[in-house]
Amino acid sequence: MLLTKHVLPSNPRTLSIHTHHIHLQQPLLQMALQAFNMNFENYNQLLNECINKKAYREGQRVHAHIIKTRYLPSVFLRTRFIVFYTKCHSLKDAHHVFDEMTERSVVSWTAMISGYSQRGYASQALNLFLQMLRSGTEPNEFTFATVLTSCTGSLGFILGRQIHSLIIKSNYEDHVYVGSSLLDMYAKDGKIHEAQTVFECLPERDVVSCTAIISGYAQLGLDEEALELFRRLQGEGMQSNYVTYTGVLTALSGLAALDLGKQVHNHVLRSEIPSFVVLQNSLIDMYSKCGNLTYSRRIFDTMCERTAISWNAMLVGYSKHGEGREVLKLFTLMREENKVKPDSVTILAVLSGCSHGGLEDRGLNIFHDMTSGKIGVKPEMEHFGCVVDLLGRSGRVEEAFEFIKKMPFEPTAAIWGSLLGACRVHSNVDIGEFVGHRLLEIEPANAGNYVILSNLYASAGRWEDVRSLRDLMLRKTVMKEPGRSWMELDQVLHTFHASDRSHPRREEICVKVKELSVRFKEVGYVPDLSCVLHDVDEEQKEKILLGHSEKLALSFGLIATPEHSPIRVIKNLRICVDCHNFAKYISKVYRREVSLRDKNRFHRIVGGKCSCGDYW
DNA sequence: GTAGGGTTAG
Repeated sequence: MLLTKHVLPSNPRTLSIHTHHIHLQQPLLQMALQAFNMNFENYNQLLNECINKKAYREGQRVHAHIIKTRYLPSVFLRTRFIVFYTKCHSLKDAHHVFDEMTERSVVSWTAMISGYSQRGYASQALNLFLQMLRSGTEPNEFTFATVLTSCTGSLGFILGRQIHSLIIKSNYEDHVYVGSSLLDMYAKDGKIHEAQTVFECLPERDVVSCTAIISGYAQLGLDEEALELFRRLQGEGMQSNYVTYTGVLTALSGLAALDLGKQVHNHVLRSEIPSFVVLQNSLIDMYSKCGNLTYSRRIFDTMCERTAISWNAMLVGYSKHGEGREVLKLFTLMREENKVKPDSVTILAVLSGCSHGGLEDRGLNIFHDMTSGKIGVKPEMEHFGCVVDLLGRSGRVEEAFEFIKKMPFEPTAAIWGSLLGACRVHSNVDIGEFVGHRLLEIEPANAGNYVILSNLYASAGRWEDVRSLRDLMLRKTVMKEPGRSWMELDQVLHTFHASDRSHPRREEICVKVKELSVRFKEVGYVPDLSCVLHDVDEEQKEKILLGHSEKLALSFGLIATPEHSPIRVIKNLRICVDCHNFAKYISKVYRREVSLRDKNRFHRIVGGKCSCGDYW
């Protein structure tokens, strides 16, 4: 009783001072509700406490009290309940309150739309928005900023464009919250020019709008543009926060710009940016994609809190570097720690880690555990793809083919592509031919498929088929994403395209590539002409091969870096067989460690041997 | 009272 006297005020007006005691102790809350003649102010104060502390049960009691006492809550109070239930992740309760409202304000609509969009229910959010328009309620800047975050997917983007014109009509286009939401939507739809235009037209900019446009470029893989924009905006006085750096790190990961990445890391450490998990995850990924797993692991080990993404980023790192044993060790640790549950990406990383690391049986066992429900993640298409990879790598090409036929999904191009790769490595022309042509039907415009099938025919001496394949490719007017390789030297990126003659040291590089070719031929290098599908004579083919961007970058590395130091090269596509071979000769003849990152993985080549075991 | 940007995989 003493405590009750102390906590419960005698005058309802002073309730607010004591609410933090009350809501923590339910019996006292109950007493408070009974003791007072509750009015709007009291209810609102209690509810505010419940919203701030996300106190679901306590809020429910307040709600129940309102119903019991037949108190008639205002639109304002009902809207606060929508917000409260949304914060407590109970959309059902929120929607119930919303449904029971006979009168709704723009705020009630917006709060409900926001609830759905925050929980990822995009279509429900959009539906509600349309209902709102039909009801004659005018959206405000809050509504627009919210609803645009739910404009994803093909249908969402179409609606998003229409909402854009509505925004112009209602004069909200100058609003910085609406603007950042809008430009983000365009960027996510791949319409970076529209995003840029929205950004340029904003009368004022802040951290969020700047971050949105930088991240927009980075997420589309326009890494150099993202970096350039970041530098420009920084020069114009933009403030950065941890989200900005996350976006910049995404761009640097793509570019494998280790020195620049370290610079950002140092800056983050020096400034007083708290160590947010998201930023640390980005750092793990950046170091791993820049080839430095030791740094990634150091960050991972010192994190106070880890999410599934932290584990996944680290696992993917080991996987891409072919460190299968580390993948399994870390996965075991994750399961032993039992703080974070593995998700579908985790298993994807583990399976592809086993594949890249040559641990086929271990990978197949894990897939088996997955299908028998021991892991708690249901197998998806990508996991099936990993199994095809695992079987193919261990030479069980027929088994992989049978596995595909029995899959519960229609095989995707990626799955056939994986099997085609296996057929090339294990010279299985029969299955390879079937798979190759199946793949050309699904993906007639992917030049990579023609090249691998050509490699396969060439290995079997079927030159006539190589020729007809080339003709087929010409007829289909295959557009190939231009191959590009680059390397970082003293914080500057040197980029090369095929047969590129734009580099300031092009003469030297050209001479070097030819010199290397001659020298390597003396010790056994034979150019793999089946990597070239142009209709030219053999001499020309060899010339084209020597012009491949990886060879230019590797040769530049030999010239521009000190003797015996490692050469780091990045390629935007998968490396071709001939260039892979060429890199092996560089590592052997010049005693250089070559680290080559292609679209799929890292190739660490030492003394003529590659960590990929010639399977990629 | 309601609002915008972020990390792994493909």
